[in-house]
Amino acid sequence: MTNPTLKKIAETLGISVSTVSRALKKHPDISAATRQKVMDLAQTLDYEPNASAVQLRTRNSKLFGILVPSISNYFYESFIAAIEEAGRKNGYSIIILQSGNDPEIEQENLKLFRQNRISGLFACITPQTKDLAGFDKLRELETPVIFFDKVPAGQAVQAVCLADSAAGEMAAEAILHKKKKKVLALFGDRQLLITQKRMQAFTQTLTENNKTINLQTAHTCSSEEARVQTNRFLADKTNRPDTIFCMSDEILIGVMKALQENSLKPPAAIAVIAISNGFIPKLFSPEITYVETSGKQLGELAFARMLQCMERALPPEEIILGSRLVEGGSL
Amino acid sequence: MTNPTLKKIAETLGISVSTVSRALKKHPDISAATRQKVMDLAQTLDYEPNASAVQLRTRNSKLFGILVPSISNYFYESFIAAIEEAGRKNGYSIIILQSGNDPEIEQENLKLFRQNRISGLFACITPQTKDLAGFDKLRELETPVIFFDKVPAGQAVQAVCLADSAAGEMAAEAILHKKKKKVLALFGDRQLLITQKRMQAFTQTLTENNKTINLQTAHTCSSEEARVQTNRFLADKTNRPDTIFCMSDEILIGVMKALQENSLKPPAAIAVIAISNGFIPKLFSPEITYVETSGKQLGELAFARMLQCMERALPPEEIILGSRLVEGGSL
DNA sequence: TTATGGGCCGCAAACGATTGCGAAATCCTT
DNA sequence: AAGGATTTCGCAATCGTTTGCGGCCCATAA
Repeated sequence: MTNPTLKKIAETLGISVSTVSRALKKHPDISAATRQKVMDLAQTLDYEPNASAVQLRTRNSKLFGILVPSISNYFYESFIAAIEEAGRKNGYSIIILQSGNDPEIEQENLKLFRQNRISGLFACITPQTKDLAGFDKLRELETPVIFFDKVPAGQAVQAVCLADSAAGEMAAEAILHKKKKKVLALFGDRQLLITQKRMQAFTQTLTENNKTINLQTAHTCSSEEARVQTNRFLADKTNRPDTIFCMSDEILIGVMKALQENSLKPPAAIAVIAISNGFIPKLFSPEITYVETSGKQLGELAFARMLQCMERALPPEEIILGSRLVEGGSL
Repeated sequence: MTNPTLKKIAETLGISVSTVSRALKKHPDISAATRQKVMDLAQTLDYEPNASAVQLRTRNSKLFGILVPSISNYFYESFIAAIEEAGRKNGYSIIILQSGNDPEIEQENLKLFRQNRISGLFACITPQTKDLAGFDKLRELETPVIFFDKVPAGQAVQAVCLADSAAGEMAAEAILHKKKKKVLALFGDRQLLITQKRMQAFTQTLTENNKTINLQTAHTCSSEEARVQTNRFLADKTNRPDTIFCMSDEILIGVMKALQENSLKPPAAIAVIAISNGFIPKLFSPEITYVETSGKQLGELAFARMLQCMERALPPEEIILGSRLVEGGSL
């Protein structure tokens, strides 16, 4: 069996293809009687237009591309889920490709996107991405590119990202508000812009406003490392922290494991606060207090921006998504 | 700017479109000189074939569809990631649509898949999906449909799923081995085949081999429900369980929250065992003992099966992915 | 010289849908 | 009744690519 086509409908009804096409989209030229006949037959044949033929003719693929390092990540997932949902409501389908943080695969993927003539791209670049030529090529073809999360530094592009500085600041303020004294702050890879921003804002806010605070910091690149570091700091009886700040979910995971190993339950035994998108913090009881960085919201923001860009060319702009404090009870 | 086409290349080179087409795919009819000229120009113009035109002509979209309830789920993520990776290596792109467990949206999505003339579909149905007509329609059009994870019960379809019975059995055996006496077993939606299988195997293995075991069961459809139920059972001082079995990650999350609320730490205070893909169990200390169900492996299996189905029609078969016990220390 | 046969390339149809334009049929107007 | 307006529909081109078939040219063989 093969898919029904306009021609098939036209032939069995003894009318022309163009009439069928117009009838199906309720063109006023077509009489109600003919339209009804056509729509009935289309219904019983389960006719679905061939998207390729439509795209070829209309030059509109109704397809969005999403490029992420990896799908297996709660943050990207929720971003993708938001785009998919908004897209579906607007008649768009989503093609997702993952780069695995490999610039070469990234290039391959960009080619695939171009082959599919996507109407727009949401892209999160790899840390090694220096050359934006592949992206520029898309933009030349009037395909809007919205960068998100990890965006090229110092380039005139459309971008939506999280309020890294504001989030760090907000977490520090929450700690100050609770009058904590000994703070252990754990950060990720110091190479990443996101780390630098969060750390700078956090430490500055914390120490500037209160000279009596004792702040210790460490960098960890994995959950396991965070666990080990936490254990190390907890073992120091003389200067044991009363609060731990986690820059990311990854770190939070390690910290929580260490706390469980030491049978320390927040908030009584020790306070915990993180920057997170909210999934991990809600796995514990009490739930961990966190400054929200919502993949879902970022997705919605990116999608709205995309629609705007498709209407008319917009000047390059980096939009920052504000964050908020979600009180969980661990602080 | 618009994308370069075969015609554009042909015109600037003063040759015909067909020659260009053949040159680009190294057809032996074309001389080396011409081929080189064409490929050079294609290179500098950054020519990428229009996938729609190709698919229209060849009737092969090189597109796979994935239908899942939600992308935001560690299990589906890893499944999707596996498919995407294997797909890319074979020249396929992936369209992902989520049903949100809503049969209506599921139908909508199937239409979108048909419009895009996908070459194959990986589908995880909603619990309420009774009518497979939408899927059958695809199969009539010679589009293989591989069901995974949640598959329609008692239908002659291609399916890959987790060793549900074996996993349930394995968990029960682990519990028996530890000589536990009072077991609380929490299962998901009883409509689902996956629930039925796991429950059947689990309860049978547990009670058949040991008459002295006290087994209580409950069905919960969300983490929150699992948390509430667990609290209820824990409150019963006279018949308090010494072991909790969680059929899924979703349930495990709720259970762990309840245990934390009651300050019960495994394995001393209470034992816990789950069926999981491994992410959630590793968040706790001690790590939760679980019977592994790997989304990645299932994805690889499904993909291999898809390739087979595309070569030649295969008789309906349900392929089962084996599982193994991962000792975490909570049992 | 005349077949024969490659080598190399172009013509044209086809895939399925959209759409400007024109034409036939019907209706209204005066 | 005749001209014009309206309704309703079909023709044909087009999007970009693929591919069967046939044609031209030159070389080799008889």
